[in-house]
Amino acid sequence: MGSDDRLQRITMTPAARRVLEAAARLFYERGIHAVGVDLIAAEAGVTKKTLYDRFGCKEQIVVEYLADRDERWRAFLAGHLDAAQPAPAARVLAVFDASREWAAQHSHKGCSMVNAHAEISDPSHPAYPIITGQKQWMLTLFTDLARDITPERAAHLGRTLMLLHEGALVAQGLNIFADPIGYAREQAHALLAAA
Amino acid sequence: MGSDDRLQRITMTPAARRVLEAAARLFYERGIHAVGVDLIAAEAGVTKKTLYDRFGCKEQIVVEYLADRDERWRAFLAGHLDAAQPAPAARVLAVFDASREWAAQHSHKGCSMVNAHAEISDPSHPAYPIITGQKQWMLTLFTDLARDITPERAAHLGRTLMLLHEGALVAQGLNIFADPIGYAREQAHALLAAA
DNA sequence: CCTTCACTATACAGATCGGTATAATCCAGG
DNA sequence: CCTGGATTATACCGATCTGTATAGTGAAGG
Repeated sequence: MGSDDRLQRITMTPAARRVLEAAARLFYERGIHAVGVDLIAAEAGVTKKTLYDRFGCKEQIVVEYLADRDERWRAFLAGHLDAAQPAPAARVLAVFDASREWAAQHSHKGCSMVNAHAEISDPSHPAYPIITGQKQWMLTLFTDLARDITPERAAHLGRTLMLLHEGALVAQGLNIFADPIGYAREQAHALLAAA
Repeated sequence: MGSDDRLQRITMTPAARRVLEAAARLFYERGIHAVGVDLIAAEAGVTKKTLYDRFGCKEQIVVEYLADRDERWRAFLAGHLDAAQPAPAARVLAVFDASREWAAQHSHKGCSMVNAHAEISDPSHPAYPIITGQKQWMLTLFTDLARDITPERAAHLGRTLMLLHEGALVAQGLNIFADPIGYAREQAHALLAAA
């Protein structure tokens, strides 16, 4: 599960964990290019020497940041899906519920993958597959869930759910209107009831 | 029309136009913080002296970039709305058609406002109201169009259209599946037919 | 005891960042 | 003709960027 493990895998010492924690917060809050390694090291209470001993280069911190976030989100979502009612429609709604709770906890500025994509243009960047991988995975998830509802229109329903979900994340980040994810959930509910 | 005019208004000499053109391309393609003024000046075929004589500071270039893009998009959309059939549903679909054409022409990497928002966290940044202003304006537009279809549910329908539209822009930028804006258009069509 | 490893502290290198200074050139309008 | 604004060319400033070098501390484990 999770994204490609060959990308991550560095020695996660206590200091490295603090670095990743600080970097994640700063990258998400201020943007990747706007945050320097000196600031990350200072916020983590770690010297630059240690930072570079663990991560090698800034790019690797970015990769770890996104890979870790991806991993955490999938685990978080899996927990919600496991706890959901077995009915297919309920499982779809559980995805929106998970997103809503996740956003309230860690991401008031929209999707970290979408935001990172705005700064990482080069498809050969090692973090690129993490970003697109998560979105592909989400589309597959929605499509798989849709297959249990209207098998003959699973691809279509999956895509519609994906659009609603992504739109809600953007709307949440830009504060377009109140509780967009909750609203998207209701739209998904209506959509599933009609199908 | 357009966004707040007090924000823009610099002397648009030929060199300034070239600077703005180069900056727009580079900012959108590589991100705002990743692009330096030296590169912008070089790509525009202009000295840094000229660049600073026109714009004063980099932040102002960013503001002009977003304000100009916002203005162009609204004009582009207005053209499509004027050319559309007067039927309310047709006008909604014209918005999606405009977005689809716009994306094919200038924005294969998603919405420039959403991308800029990923890099500009500070709400006191002079470019901030341009970003949120365009999104608010789009929501109002969708809601106004929805009012001509189902007046009693205009707010709801407007929000749903907004989510579909934003989701499609993200999906288009991240290449989640083929022609997401065209797909969103069809979903909007089905939604309007049901209402 | 002694090696190993994570870590601190500090200083520095080379490049690039945003922004400025000085001086010269080109050209249109009065 | 001459002035003034737009522009070029070039050199520079201090700050910050990613990344490295050197030297030393503290603790766990064989």
